[in-house]
Amino acid sequence: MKDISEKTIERLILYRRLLLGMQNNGTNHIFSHQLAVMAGVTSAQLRKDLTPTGYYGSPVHGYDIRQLMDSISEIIDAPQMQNVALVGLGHLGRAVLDYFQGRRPKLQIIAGFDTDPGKINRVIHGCRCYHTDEMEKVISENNITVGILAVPSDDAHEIAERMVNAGIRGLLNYAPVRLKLPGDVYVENRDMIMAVEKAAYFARQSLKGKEVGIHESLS
Amino acid sequence: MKDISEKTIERLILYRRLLLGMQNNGTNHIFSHQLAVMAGVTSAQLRKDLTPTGYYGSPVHGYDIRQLMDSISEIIDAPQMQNVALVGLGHLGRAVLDYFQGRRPKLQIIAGFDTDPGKINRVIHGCRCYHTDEMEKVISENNITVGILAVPSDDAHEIAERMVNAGIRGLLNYAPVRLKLPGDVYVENRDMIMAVEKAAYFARQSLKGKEVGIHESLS
DNA sequence: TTATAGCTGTGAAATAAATCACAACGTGAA
DNA sequence: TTCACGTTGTGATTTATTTCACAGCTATAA
Repeated sequence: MKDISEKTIERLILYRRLLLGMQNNGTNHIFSHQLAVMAGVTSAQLRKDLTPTGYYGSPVHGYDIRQLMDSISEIIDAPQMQNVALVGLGHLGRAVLDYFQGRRPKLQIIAGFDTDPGKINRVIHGCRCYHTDEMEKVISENNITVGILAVPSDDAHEIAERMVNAGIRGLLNYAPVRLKLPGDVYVENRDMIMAVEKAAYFARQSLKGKEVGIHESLS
Repeated sequence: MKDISEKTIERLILYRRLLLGMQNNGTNHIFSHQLAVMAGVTSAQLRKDLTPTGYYGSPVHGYDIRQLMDSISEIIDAPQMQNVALVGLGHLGRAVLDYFQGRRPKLQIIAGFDTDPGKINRVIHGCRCYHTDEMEKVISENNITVGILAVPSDDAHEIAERMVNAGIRGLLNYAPVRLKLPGDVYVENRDMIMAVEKAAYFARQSLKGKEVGIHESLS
């Protein structure tokens, strides 16, 4: 099977969440153009994205929401539970737990790590907290392949390498640092500083567009 | 001037940070291939990205780090200070303040908003906290055009609309919600649930690649 | 039964992004 | 001085992604 692009995967994740919302509203069927509007994409793109699921909609009723969700899940979700480790239990780590934990049935943060003694041995949102010294042991014993890095920049690289050595293959990195890791490890960077800078830049572009608009309307 | 793509802007932001690190190491000059390795891109791409800065490197010494940083800053930074508002002072909002505040001279989070009385009127990392009721007033009086949304999903849409009405033109949205806002407002989504799902998916792909590799080596 | 309407899935075309590859340059060695 | 080297900036090419546009389908109405 040809592999699916990152962008398509992101959108499939989004579609599934939107579908879940519709389902909770009591809706059973939906057309591509409706879901596309919710997702902010064109209906053609949505339909193309759905191709790899193999699910076929009806020209008359559109998509059966439950079936489509299941088909998307077959691609996105692992067959069995996937375990996740979270390193760094400061504000950011806690925020990740708050937002994520319990939201996906097949995906659970089962271990958290920190060096602060006050956090160790507690259980937060069902996530047991350990000292960072135990990281390798806990990750390999629990067959954890997904990691979230929420530590200060200075520690990020060392921790990341240890995570990968222990078996992590997909890493969500919140530290504003470019990790140098083996090529077969997937890294998703969520740089918090860059995000603000980017929003600021495009805020300015938006205002600039307005000025240009004025010039144009005068000409 | 033709406008610069989002991807190029992201990389320019990254280059500048890497250059800052080099400068702090006492380095004065750098070649495109060196910076490219640090950024994880090809040297050709780096040089293309630099085109809109108008800065020319020397075939002999490469780039003067300070000059290149300044040239990038001319694009990325506003001429004057840009003010930022942060709504939601829970764990995530606090994390944003911890990571961001003080990192960029031209960009400052000057106002935070929450409904929790315990947080109001405090000053965190130089950011004064107000009740959300005062949001419109504070945003427009301080000419704030950049916003960060760190509130629970249920509140996200209402707050976002109010921010935009008050003058926000670039919005960094951490809530796992697709905002429906006027087309001239730039929205950067940093969906925390999707990020974990994506890392989990590609962790699995990485392992799958390994299996395929075994088959291949056997054939 | 037959026609109609309004979808879907998907090749073909268009657009965007990354990579290639090479002329031009300036320094240091001979 | 002249040559060779290693780098830059960029047009040309390739690859990836999005959009277009239309054949084919099925429930409904006449």
